[in-house]
Amino acid sequence: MTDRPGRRGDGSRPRTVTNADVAAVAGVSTMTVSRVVNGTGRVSEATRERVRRAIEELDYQPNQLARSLTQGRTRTIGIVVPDITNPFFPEIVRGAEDAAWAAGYTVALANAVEDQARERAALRNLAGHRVDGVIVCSARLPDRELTDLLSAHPASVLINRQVPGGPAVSLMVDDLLGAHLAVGHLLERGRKRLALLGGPDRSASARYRREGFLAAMREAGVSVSDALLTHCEPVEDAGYEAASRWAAQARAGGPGFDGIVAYNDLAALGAVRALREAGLRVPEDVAVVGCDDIRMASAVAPSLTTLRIEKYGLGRLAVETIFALQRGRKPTDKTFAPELIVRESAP
Amino acid sequence: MTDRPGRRGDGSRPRTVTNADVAAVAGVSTMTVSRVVNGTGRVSEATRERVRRAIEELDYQPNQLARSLTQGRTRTIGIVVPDITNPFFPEIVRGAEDAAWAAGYTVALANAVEDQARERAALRNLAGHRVDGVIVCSARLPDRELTDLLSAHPASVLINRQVPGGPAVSLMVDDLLGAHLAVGHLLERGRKRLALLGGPDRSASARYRREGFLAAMREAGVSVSDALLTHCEPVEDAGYEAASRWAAQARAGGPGFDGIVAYNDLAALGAVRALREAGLRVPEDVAVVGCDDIRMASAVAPSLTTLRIEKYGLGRLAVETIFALQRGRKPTDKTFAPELIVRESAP
DNA sequence: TTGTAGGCGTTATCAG
DNA sequence: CTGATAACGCCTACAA
Repeated sequence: MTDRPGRRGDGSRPRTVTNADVAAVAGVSTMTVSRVVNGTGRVSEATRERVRRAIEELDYQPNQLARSLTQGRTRTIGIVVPDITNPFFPEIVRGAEDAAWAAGYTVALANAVEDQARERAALRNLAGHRVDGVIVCSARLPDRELTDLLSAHPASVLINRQVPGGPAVSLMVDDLLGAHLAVGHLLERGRKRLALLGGPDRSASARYRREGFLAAMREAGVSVSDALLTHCEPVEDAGYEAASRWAAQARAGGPGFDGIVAYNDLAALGAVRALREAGLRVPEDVAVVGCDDIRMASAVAPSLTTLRIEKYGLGRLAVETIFALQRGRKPTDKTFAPELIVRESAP
Repeated sequence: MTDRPGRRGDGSRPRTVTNADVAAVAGVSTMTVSRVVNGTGRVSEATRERVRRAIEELDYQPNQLARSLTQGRTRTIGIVVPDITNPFFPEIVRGAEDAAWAAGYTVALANAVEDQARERAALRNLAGHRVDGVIVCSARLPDRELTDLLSAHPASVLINRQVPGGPAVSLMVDDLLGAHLAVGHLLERGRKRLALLGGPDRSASARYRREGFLAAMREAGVSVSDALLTHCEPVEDAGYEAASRWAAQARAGGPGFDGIVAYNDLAALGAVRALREAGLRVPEDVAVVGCDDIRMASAVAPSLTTLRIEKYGLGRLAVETIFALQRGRKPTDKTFAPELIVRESAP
């Protein structure tokens, strides 16, 4: 085979094959190449075949950048998560990616690392890349800023966050209901001294769940000890530390507890570990309820009673909502009911 | 304020603000805007300020597509993983993203969903987007195809896979050593009848670990029962099923076992659950060794003895290797030694 | 210090 | 059915 455009003898970056290279080899214009690649317009079977061969021979890859530039759309959807190492989010991403893939779209993932500055930068960056829409999971930015950032995007969906008057469609989990389910279950089983292992205050769902917890307790006429209300980061270690403190506190004559409602399954798992180390049995001495139903929840011992959230489905729906938005529809916000899954940690 | 380009009265997609809009408002040429945005060339303080105000007023976001098109680089690195819901990979992604972020780069994630067709499509797609480099984790495609696909990229790094003569730099984990460590530990503690819960055959590391397992057993002069060698998908359920079969087999008079070496921690956790349900105690009756040291490994009961792999560091190094490649260096392949972390499941 | 011309790779539009 | 031509938004190179 002889030299072709794109061939390089030095160690330099390969000149990428273009439209024009293919056109030259096939003996047609670039427009014809474009038509063949995109299946638009009418091209005779003969030339179509010539072009096809040229494409194959040169291993031509259309430049999506140029294509997006002229078409004004990227067929890419951005998705921002607070922390991809939190097992809650990969499931959402997976759902979104499957739906996007089916429609010929690509997903660009940005990890905000639980950091507002990076969340902001991610949103700006995605706007710079002209993604056709963004999905933001558990956004940590304040309403005002989020609204500004989102309005730079042609379509946006928020998961687990609502911004009144903002441009985004919200897909919510009913956290108040979730908290009621958890508290109700524990009280029903005779637990009375409940502790709340709440999430970080910057998380909207953490605030709702706390509110729901307090409301449910109030409605049941059960008092809550301030010493048994805490915030923690949504990670295993933080749950461990908080529960360790409670156990030590109880040993030192502080308020005892026989049930924990945790912000998420990671925190719940940490709490279980702490309790075990403190010599408390789960669920005999303390029952624990998590949230999210991550895969691990059913795999560990004791398996975790938790609130199931349809993570994969949320991801899919978020992408479908972006598509609806593109078609000019304005889907309404939706709220999903979590489902209490009773397992060993709080039977 | 009067009508500006970009203003829309209908409900149509907003015309995005361009270079030229800013130039018009600031009363300069587009070049001056470009210079201010990029901090290149000299611009008088006065005009710089005017341009800045115009940018702010219009909320101008440079179009990265156009920029990439002229500059010939995207400042984006692609990363392909077999399954983002496997907790091994988010840590790598996180490491890669942190390193990329620090250098002003963006990461584009593609999930191959353990599917060769999608891995192929992802690689092609990233090439179409002209990413400056790709990182492929645990590639499942055959050597030949992988080589072709990777050579379409200006720089590429493979994690956990080596392709002789291919264009990519490989970052390897010493799976043979890992298998030896696991087997050695179990034998040392008096376990003799070891089972191998191997990974899928399309995974290179699964093949190495299997090989290492067999070699270590041979070297120790311990025989291996074929009935105690199996493959499974790298997920919890598959580990559960395989171990259940072994337990049933043993009860029915088949070969007994007192140790399991698992392909990864997920499979190991599944095995532990199966053993427990079959009435076998871990570690008293059967010791279990996992691999990866995912976060859960230390959080569950019994905590998992496993081989630690520096996931985050691998991700970081992969990105740094891409950068080195860009600078024209040719870094050599590197191999990392896994570290045996002894915990409760195989003390 | 600032501006003009040209091109990056592709597609829309309009002629032939 | 096919091809010229003009964008898309930005930047490199060269002038002024």
